[in-house]
Amino acid sequence: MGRPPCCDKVGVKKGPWTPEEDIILVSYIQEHGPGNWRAVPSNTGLLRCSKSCRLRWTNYLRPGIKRGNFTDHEEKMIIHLQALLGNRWAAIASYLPQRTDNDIKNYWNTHLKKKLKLQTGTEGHESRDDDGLCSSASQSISRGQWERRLQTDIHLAKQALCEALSPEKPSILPDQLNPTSNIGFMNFAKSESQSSSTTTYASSTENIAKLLKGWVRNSPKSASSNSAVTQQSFNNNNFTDGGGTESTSSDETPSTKADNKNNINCMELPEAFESLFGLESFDSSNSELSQSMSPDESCSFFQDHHLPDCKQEPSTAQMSLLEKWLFEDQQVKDYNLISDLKLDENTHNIF
DNA sequence: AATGCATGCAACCGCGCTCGC
DNA sequence: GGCGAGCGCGGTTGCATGCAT
Repeated sequence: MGRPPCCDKVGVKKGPWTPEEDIILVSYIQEHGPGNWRAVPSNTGLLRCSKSCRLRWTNYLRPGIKRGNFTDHEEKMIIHLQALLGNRWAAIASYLPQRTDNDIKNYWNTHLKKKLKLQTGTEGHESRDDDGLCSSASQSISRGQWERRLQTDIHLAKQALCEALSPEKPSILPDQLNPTSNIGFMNFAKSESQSSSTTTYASSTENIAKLLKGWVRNSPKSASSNSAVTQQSFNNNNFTDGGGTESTSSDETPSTKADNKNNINCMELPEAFESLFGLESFDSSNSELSQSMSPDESCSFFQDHHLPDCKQEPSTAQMSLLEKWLFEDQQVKDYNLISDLKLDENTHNIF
């Protein structure tokens, strides 16, 4: 026989994660690093399957995730990367290291699909949505037209990337695209929350951070005692917040989904991961994270996020890909579609 | 104010690939 | 080489929330 049996399906808990479960999982990963997911439920006592633990970590708990609204540039990148790569969300996410594939997928399905539908009508992009890049047999547009559109898309994507990477553009936060910079998704969430819709993602993560902070400060016993306690502190802190008067973001209002879901308290921000991950601040860069991890850990950490080459310094790898893509464009002009596709194949090798 | 509908997100499910025995 | 478990990914679903009536 091969490996020991997977986690039992019997008695496996499903549904939303509780703050207590999050704490247990994060604490465990802090200690052991991500990976070996099969051992996580048994070692932590979590009544979750390994898959669920991995998903929770990669999509929600891991540091460096930027939550909240997608910027225009991210949006453009997603649109054009989707045009290039199809529904390979993990591959697309590798260009947006602060976003999870699930996040991007959700955003695509909920926002961009509709947006593109409105902009382009029901054909074109839409058929690509469902079938990916190459299965366009049923498309009404000719291949030539399609290629021309793709060229335009690529050009626009590169333009967007150029703008995004340009340091002179004050409107673009450097850490929105530069994985080497401070992640600062808390700050991002704050700034983003000023725009129209709320950022329940950010809210959730922030609050988990807060909860974790409380967890670290208090004994695990007290923190995990019961949900009534967390609810109590949640309420208390919301009152002290003055009903969201100066709460750092609009998403800290008690009405947000995640808050309700997780009953997470609103203790002050965010050194939770600081203590958990040994970081100076949770806004610290990925490199700091790497420092706090062993090389293997950080490698697996970034491997976990589908970066093309974990042997490289991950952020460097990311930037070099983008830069390469951009810089080549300056030499190879727009007509050179094939080289772009080749570059994509070479650099990603994801399929 | 109450109800129903639409939306968005977190999580689950199933499949395919990889790896260990 | 075959078998089975682990892992990763994409698709889908369930549910909470927001909005319109």
